[in-house]
Amino acid sequence: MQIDIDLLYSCGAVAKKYKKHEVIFDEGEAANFYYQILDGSVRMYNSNEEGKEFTQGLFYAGDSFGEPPLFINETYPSKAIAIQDSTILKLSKDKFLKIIDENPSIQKYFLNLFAHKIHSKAKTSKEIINQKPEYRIISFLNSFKKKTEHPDEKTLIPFTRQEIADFTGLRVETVIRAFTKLNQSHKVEIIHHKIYY
Amino acid sequence: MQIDIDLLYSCGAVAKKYKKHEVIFDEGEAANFYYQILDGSVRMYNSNEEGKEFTQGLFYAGDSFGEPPLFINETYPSKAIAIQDSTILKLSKDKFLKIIDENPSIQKYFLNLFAHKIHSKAKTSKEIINQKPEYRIISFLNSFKKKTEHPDEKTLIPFTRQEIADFTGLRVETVIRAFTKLNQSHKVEIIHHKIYY
DNA sequence: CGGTTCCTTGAGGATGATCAACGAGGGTGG
DNA sequence: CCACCCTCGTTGATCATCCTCAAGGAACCG
Repeated sequence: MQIDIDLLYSCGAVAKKYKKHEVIFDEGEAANFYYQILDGSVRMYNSNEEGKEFTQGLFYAGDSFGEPPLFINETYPSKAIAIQDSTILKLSKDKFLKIIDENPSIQKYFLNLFAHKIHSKAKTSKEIINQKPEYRIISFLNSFKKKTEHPDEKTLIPFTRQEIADFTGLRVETVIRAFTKLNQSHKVEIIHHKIYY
Repeated sequence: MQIDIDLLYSCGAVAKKYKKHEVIFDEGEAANFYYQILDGSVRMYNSNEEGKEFTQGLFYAGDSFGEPPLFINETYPSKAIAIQDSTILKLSKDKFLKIIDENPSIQKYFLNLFAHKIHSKAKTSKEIINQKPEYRIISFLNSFKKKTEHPDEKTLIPFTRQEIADFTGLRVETVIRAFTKLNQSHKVEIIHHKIYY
């Protein structure tokens, strides 16, 4: 689900193309637009001085992202970049809020979307505390699995170890060592360096 | 702001008293009620096998808590207990959702509330990654300060070191040692064991 | 004053981060 | 088809730091 694309266009939304790695908005910027992905994918993340990163979320075609600050006059808490060449609809904050105001069903949709986000962020912080790298990784894998079509059977995890490190706030080497352990204890399967879970 | 108390009563809400430390709901339970605090205070937190805790949020008179799961058919990601003897209004999920449905202004209120929650949780996870205990603590102090009346002047931090440890996912001793450092570098002031920031 | 609860300190150990080096795979252009 | 490059994966050694455990001190309250 999402806001109807024709409705967005009719309100003045513009499709903008972003190159791979192009910055969509940066941490600390004021929020002036509603973004909805037509095609491609987006990563929201933070990085600190030492180059350590933490991924707040990944978004794909059909998803919107960076909405909460639009409602509360806050700056973006994270940076957003295109992971690949992407096309993204941009709608000004005012128009977006007007759409929300006039469409109860859309308002309700965002209420549910936000409830999901809160729930998943609560789970994330909970897991981060569980220092053990293996726990963090498994819970990341679980949260990913929930979005896939076949959560029961073993699926290929389409992330590099570095990406998983950024998701979990760990270092690559730590992730690798954790995976060899998880492999040994048959919690995951590793075939030709590819991870199945 | 909150849902009008008379409206809640008229929809069948019941005020229930909780003793200090009494459990309001537990992690993994189904969400069946909307809770709004008339008097007292509530802590939402997770704990792991080794007794380590992580505080997801503190709530005071006038606040509601544990709403997101009501919208999305998920269980509670954390446990909620009364910090002190408290009186809390309970309204069944169905009635709550009906109120939301029928009152656009309340729906809007929750949209804003949720946006705030997402924003603050995003900031929290971002800080947790910054391993350094001092960073974590300072950012916790900042988030606390923002809620107080006089964010400019030094105020007494009304938490024990253990509580701050639970908020930040650290151990008491680590918190204590971090505070002595923060004191030495004049980031905080400690007088008679009391923390001012 | 006796009992809690909270705070503090020190020593030792565990573990993830860091640094450095190398291996493996995939794609590209000559 | 091969040489090259670039990204990703892997491993070992060392380091820094937070946790753990243990013990005691300080503040507060009845």
